[in-house]
Amino acid sequence: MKASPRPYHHGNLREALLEAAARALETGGVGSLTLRELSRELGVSHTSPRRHFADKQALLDALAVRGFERLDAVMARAAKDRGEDFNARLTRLARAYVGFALKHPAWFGLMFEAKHRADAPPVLLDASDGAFAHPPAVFAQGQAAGEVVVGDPARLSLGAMAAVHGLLSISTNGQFKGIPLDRLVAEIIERLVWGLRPRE
Amino acid sequence: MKASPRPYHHGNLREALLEAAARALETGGVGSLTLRELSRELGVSHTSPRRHFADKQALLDALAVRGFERLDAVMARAAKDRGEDFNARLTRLARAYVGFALKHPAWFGLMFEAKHRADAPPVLLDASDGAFAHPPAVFAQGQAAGEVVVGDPARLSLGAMAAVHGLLSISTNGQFKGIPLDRLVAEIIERLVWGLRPRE
DNA sequence: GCAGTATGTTTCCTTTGACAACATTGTTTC
DNA sequence: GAAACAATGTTGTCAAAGGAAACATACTGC
Repeated sequence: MKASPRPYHHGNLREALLEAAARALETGGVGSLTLRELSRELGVSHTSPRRHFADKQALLDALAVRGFERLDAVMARAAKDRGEDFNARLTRLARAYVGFALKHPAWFGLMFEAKHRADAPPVLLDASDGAFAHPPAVFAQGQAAGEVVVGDPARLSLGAMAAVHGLLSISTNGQFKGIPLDRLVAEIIERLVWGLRPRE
Repeated sequence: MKASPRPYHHGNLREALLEAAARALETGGVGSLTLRELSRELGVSHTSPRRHFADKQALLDALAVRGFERLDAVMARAAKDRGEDFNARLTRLARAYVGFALKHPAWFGLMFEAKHRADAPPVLLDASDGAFAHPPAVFAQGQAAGEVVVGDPARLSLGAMAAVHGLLSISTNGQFKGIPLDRLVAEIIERLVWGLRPRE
C-alpha cells in the first residue's frame, strides 16, 4: 500500500495548466510554450491537456482572456477617482497600462495577437472590451469637470489609449532611442490633454 | 538527353524563398509558414533553405527587413511635399501607414514581433529606423512653416505615429466598434495637430 | 451499489525543424 | 584548360511536437 505516489486525477488540471503556461510565457516567450512541456511540469501525461482545451490555440486564447482580466483589474485600480485633475488621472491610467505591458511582455503580446485572429472567440473580445472600458469613464469624468472637450468619451479616449499602446509597440525594451517610456508617456499624455481642452 | 527536367541549381533560391514566404504569409498567416512547404512549392529539397538561412527565424527576420523596406518606400512616397498644409500631409502619411498595415496584416505583425525579440539583428533595427525616419521630416517642415510647436521633431512625431500604430493594434479588422479606421485616423490626427499648434 | 460521465493514460501517426554525409555545379588559379 | 576548391542542392535520419483513438480509473447522481 503506497502513499498515493500521484493520484490518478490531478484535481484542478485546467487551472494548473493555465498557471504553468503563464509562467512559461514569462520565462521563455510564447515560442517556448509546448503542451508536452506543460504536461511534464505537472507530472501528467502529454495528452491530458486535450481534456480541457480542444487544441493549443484554445489554451492560448484562455490565457489571453486571463490576461485581459488581469489588465482590467490593474486599470480599474488605476482609474479610481482620487480627486486629482484629469491630466494626473489619465497619466496614472496610462502608466498602469504601460507598467502591465512591460511587466508581462510576452503575455501582453499574446493577448493582442489572439484578439486579432479572425476566429477569436467572443469571450476574448469581451474580456478585451472590459479592460478598455476604464479610459472612457475617466474621460467622461473629465468632461463633467469641464476639463475635456465635448464628444463621445469612448471615441476621445481611443486616441489617448492608442497613443500609449502604440508607444509600446514602437519602442524597444521599455525605451525609445534611450528615453524611458515612463517619461514619454507623461509627455504625450500632457500634449494630448492640452489638445483636448475645451476651446472656449 | 532530357530537356533539363529541373536544373540542379535553382539559380535564385534565396529570393524565391523570400517571395514564397511573403506569399504564404499573406495567405495563411505566419502559422502556415513552414520551411518544408516552401521547399515543396519551389520544387526543391526540404533542407535547401538551410543553405541560405541558418534557421527558420533567420528567414523570418530577413522577411521582416524586407517588410520595413517596403514600408519605407510607401512612407517616402506619402511624405513627399505637395504644397499642402501640415495637417493634410500628416494625415496622408498616417493613412499610408495604416494602408500598408491593413493590406499586409500578417507581414506587418511579423515585422514588429521580429523587432521586439531581444536578439533582433541590427539590420532589422536599421530597416525599422529607416521607415520611421519620414514622420520627423514632415514635422520639421511643419515647424519651418510655423504650423507646429517647437521641439525635437523626432520626439513630437513619435506621439503621432504611436497613436496611429496603436489604433491599428487596438482595432480589429480595420475598424473599431464599427467605425472604419480611415475615419478615426483623420479624426485623431486632426486633434493632434490642433494640440501641436504653436501657443502664441 | 450501480450506471453513466468526467478525467487521465497508452499508443500511435504525421508534420516539422535541424543535422550530417554526400552529390553536383560553378569558379579560381596555375 | 585542368585541377583544386567553394557554393549550392539532395538523401537519409532524428527528436520533438500536436493531435487522434482506444482504454483505464475515479467521481456522481440515482
